[in-house]
Formats: sequence, C-alpha cells, structure tokens
Amino acid sequence: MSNEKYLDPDRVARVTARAPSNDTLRWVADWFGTLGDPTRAPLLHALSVDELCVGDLALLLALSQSAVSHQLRLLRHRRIVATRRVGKHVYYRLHDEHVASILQLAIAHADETPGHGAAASQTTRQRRRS
Amino acid sequence: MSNEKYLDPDRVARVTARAPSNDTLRWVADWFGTLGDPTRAPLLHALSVDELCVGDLALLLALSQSAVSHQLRLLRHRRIVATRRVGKHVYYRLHDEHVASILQLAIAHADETPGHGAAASQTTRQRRRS
DNA sequence: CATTTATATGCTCATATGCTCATATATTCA
DNA sequence: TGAATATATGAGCATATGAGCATATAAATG
Repeated sequence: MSNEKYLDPDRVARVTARAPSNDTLRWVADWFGTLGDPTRAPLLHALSVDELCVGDLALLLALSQSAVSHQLRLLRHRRIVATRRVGKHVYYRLHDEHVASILQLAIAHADETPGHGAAASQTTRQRRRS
Repeated sequence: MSNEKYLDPDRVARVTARAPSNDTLRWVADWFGTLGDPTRAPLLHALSVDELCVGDLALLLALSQSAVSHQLRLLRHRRIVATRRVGKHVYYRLHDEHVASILQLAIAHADETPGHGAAASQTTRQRRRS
C-alpha cells in the first residue's frame, strides 16, 4: 500500500528545505577531504602559523621533498595555499584565513573530545605517557 | 639529528612552538576526512537538520540501503552519529553539535568563495540586502 | 654557458576505500 | 512460529590516491 514515500515526510521536508545545492555540498566535501589527510593537516597547520619554503616543510614534517611538493601542488590547485618566490626558494602560505580558523576550531573540538585515539578511529592506535 | 639546518629557523621555531600533538593532528585529519566525502557530507548535513531513519536517508540521498548503512556504521564507530531504535526503524542523529557547526562554517565559506558552481543554495537566502 | 641548488612533475605501484551483492540479524504482526 | 519489513554486515571488485623514483625546470653562481 505504501508507495515509495518516506516514513517521516515532515522531517524529510525540513531537511530538503535547508539543503544547500549539490554543488555546494560537493565543494564542501572536497574541501574537507583536502584538509582530512594525515600529511596535509600538519602541513596546513604549520602554514597557519607562518609561511614556509618547501625544503623547511619537508624537514619539519619529515617527508620527502617530492611528497611535500605533490601535496603542495594539490593545495595550490584547490586554491588553499598561495606561493611567493624568493630566488630559488618558494614560500607557501595559506591562501586565506578560512583554513586557519576551521583548523583552530577542529583542534579545539579535538581537545575537548575524550579519547583521542580510543574509539575514535581504528587506525589511530598510539597512546603513550609523556 | 645532524645539523640539517633550516632555511628559516625562526619561522620553524614559531611553527613548532604552536604545533598541536601528533595525536591531535592525526585525530583532526581523520575527523575532517570523515566529513570530506561526497556521500557523507550530504548525509551529515541532512542529520544536522533533523534525525532520520536509514530508509529515509537512502531515499533522500538516492543511495542504496546498503551504502547508507555502511557509511552510518563508519560514522557510528567514529562517534559522529548516534542512534535511537523505534521498532523496526533506527533513527540516526548527530552525536554532538560539532559537526553541525563546522558544516555551517564550511558552507558559509563555500558560498563566499568564487569558483564553484555558484548556484544559489537555499542556505544563502539570508543574503538579501545587507 | 656549466654547475649547483631548490622545486616541480610524469609515471608507476601499492594501498585504501566505497559500492554492490548476498545474506544475516532484529522486530513486528498474523 | 513464520512471514514481512528494516537494518546490518561480510566479501569481492573497481577506483582513487599518496608516495617514491627519475627527471625536468628554474634560478643563482662561477
């Protein structure tokens, strides 16, 4: 008897009414996905403090020059970072303050979230006293 | 650590001084990665408006029941959503307000960022005359 | 110019991840 | 209990993606 209708048409209607466009949601997903990488998150946090050149980034993050450069290209293409050339060096900085502020917010949330590696993720298993 | 010197030791020092723990950054990356998926972002936005059961989510997002359920399991394990059982149905809701507020921020950012399909989203409607 | 140093990039592989299919579990109802 | 409905889950497959290697470009320097 029930056609293919929703169980809670009212709720669904509210959700639909407030739904951003598909394009916007896709863009947001892509943007989060860009921040949500174990290599890029530290990299972006570093750049949120100060601009750095590629070599220093590689040393600081203990990554190969190639790996850093590849990630930076990604971030460049998504307009998340911007560059400034000084001689042989290229300084990278955040393109705007959005990333910095959202990172700040997320880190605050992390700090107030109990169990940073307990049940949060299956891949995060490293807890030690310091 | 031999003296592989940085080009800008001062900048690097500032960055290092303000760097969150590796655990925190890993957690943040993982968390962003969870939001940053073309399936999960719309799903989470929907739940940020109201709780919904699995079937309605599948219909609303035009996904298979299985796909939705798999994603919900992921979100459950990361404690991003919580559940409530009502008879045969299981209602999913956001576990806390963090996701909702960050999604809100990101959507605002998207709306003011030129260069994605700037189709007007419904959440932009408050932009009349200001 | 040739060389050295800093960065960028094409190719490739190994891995991760999301989806589908089939099936299992849970709950209601006859 | 057995059928029907809603959700969950395991396995397998197809695709996406990060990183290494080799090499290319760009700029300073001799």
